[in-house]
Amino acid sequence: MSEATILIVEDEPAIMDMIALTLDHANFDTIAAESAHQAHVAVIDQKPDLILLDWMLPGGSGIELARRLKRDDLTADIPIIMLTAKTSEDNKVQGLNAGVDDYVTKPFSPRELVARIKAVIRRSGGSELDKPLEVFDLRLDPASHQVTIEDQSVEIGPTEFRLLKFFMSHQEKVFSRDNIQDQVWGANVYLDERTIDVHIRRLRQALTSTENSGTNYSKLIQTVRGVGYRFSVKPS
Amino acid sequence: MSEATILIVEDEPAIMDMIALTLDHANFDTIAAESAHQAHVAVIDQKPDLILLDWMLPGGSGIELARRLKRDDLTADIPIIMLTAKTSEDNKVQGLNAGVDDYVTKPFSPRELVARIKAVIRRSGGSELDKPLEVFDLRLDPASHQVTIEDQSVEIGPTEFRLLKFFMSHQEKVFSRDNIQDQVWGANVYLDERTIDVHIRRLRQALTSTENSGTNYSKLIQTVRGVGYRFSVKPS
DNA sequence: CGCTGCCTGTCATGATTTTGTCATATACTG
DNA sequence: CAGTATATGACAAAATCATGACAGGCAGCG
Repeated sequence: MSEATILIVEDEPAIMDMIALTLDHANFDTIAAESAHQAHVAVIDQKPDLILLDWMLPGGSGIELARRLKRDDLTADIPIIMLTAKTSEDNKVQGLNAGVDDYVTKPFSPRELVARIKAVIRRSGGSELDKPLEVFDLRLDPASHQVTIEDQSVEIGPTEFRLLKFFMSHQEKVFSRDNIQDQVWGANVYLDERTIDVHIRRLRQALTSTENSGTNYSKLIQTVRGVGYRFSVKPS
Repeated sequence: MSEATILIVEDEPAIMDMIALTLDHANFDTIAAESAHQAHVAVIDQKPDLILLDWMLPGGSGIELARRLKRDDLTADIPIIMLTAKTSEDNKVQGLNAGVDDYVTKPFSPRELVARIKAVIRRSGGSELDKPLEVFDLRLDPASHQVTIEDQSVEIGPTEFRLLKFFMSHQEKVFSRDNIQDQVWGANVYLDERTIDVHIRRLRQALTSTENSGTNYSKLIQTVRGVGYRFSVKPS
């Protein structure tokens, strides 16, 4: 299995090829994008684990893209490594403000690139993504792939697990069914809209099932009429 | 309300009909164009939200049109989906270079087409206009799609939500009923004028309903006799 | 292989909410 | 006080959602 999927955003074909080859050799999957726009599409479509972003994109939109991605909840936790020709401190400051995770200055050795990528992935992926999510006594642990309420294990299917995980890591925000579909099932999967409803129901059912004392956790999943669903701690 | 307006550029009547029917069924408005020229006119005239463009147009290529639209600032951010018979990678590369947003290769299922359209629209519309709006202790948060008064959630229907959002982002200004209709319901929707009154009432009711201390937020929505309504912080 | 049980996506149906319109009451203007 | 303009309550149609049932896919197992 590949280590991870890396999106490379680079307009210069020669450099692109070089990087792609390097990463390929290091057992990463790569996606290529030549412009900020293409990159944005690829991010949403394929959810790379990391983005290698050239600072100097035509139209100067590299930093713009980074900022946009970091501002959006759905893409904020994808680490970004900037490729830059300049060593100027100015750039670094600007970049860090945009939420970039690391820098590689050209020219760089393949070895350095791979090392930095691994480091960033270790840093972000290792700690963040597998951290257990908790809301009151509801607990979802990605590592053990288990959901518990008051330490009582909850029966839950794979899809409902992913759904709950998505909700718990994006609380207090509405999502349209289309959105949920993209995030939980993946893009280019075509589902009937009502199917989402059914899975919501199954999830609610699972959260209710445990004969727990008092609190009904299914209330955390609120339906927003005409829009979609929301996971919220506040009572509606 | 329709999801969005789609311009279909396709010279084959049979395919055109099929697509139009499909989109119609999915609650999109459609505009038809049989040639690149017609299409260009339609784009400027009616500002569609998305363009479905056939690769193979008689006498002039669809790709030419795509390139032209993407080059012009005024039309550059209208997403384009190409319809193509070939699966060849060549085309995709050429298309992406022209700034096309996605591809659908014939033959395609109606469901796939709709899904891709929605995906593209979602992607492009993702600009951050989602900052919460606040007036005193009245708060409207587009992200969570919630209205609160003193942190107490307010029961409010979808239309009243849109109405309030409109008012809160256009304070201290009178709007005629026609204006409000265009902004909240969308143009080319016919409503009885009195219907606006009813929704205003419902909104006021919602803002009053919470048994809150003192301030009555329904007073923010003021009637301007003979003209329309105004959202104003200043007491009238 | 064939059987069994679980997971999934889809459908049909009934419940609930939302919405546009009317008819009537009330408020404002000159 | 007459003449409009707006507010309000009621209502039926339409939109949207929850739910139960069901069939195909798939893995595990005898």
